[in-house]
Amino acid sequence: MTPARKSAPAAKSVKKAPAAKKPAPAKKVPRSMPYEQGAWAFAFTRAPGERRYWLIKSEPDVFSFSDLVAAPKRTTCWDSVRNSSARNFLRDGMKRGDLCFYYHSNADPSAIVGICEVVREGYPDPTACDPTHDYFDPKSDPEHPTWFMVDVKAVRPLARAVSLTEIKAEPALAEMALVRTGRLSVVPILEPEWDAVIAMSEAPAP
DNA sequence: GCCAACGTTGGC
DNA sequence: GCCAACGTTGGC
Repeated sequence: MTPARKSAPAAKSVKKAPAAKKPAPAKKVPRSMPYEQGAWAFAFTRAPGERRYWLIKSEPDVFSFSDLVAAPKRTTCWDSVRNSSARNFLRDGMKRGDLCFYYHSNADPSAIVGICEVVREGYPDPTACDPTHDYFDPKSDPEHPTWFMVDVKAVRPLARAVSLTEIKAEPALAEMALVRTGRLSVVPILEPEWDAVIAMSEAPAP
């Protein structure tokens, strides 16, 4: 399947610090600095065998979590992302077996609604090379693709949706990338943040 | 390399 | 529909 878009275009070594350590707050880094050394560096490192966590956004009117559950093999390619930071996460950060929160943006309410799993790692997004596609990028060279995607498979819905309002009200989630950098369509999630959201979803709604 | 103009996301 | 918070573009 190829929905018009999953999320609108700008729409995803060895670490010494423990995995649970908070990243430094996002700050301006020189344009010349490779992204692996920038504010999102932590998202590209992992201990051997470590599972990492992510959040991917989709407008439910375009492609909802229910649509993913209903898709063949409960799986879809996460195409049409046209933001370079999100692309870096898709191309280099996400690994098979990583888990993602599925977030409904531009929704009522906007909320994390489900869990999916990365089942195929970053590969070129063919929609960028399709002149008939809404997110065709004439500057993307098929021999050296600019845009990448992963495949994700639905795991399960959350016991209940956890809204952005709730997330913003939870002190343990104050540093979540979703809150800090609101517009990115693919962002990393720290394990304590993951656990906190799961716990919220299993507790009564506020 | 600076930065003003412009485009986009997405909450509200 | 408004607009804050970005990212990108291109003139200089």
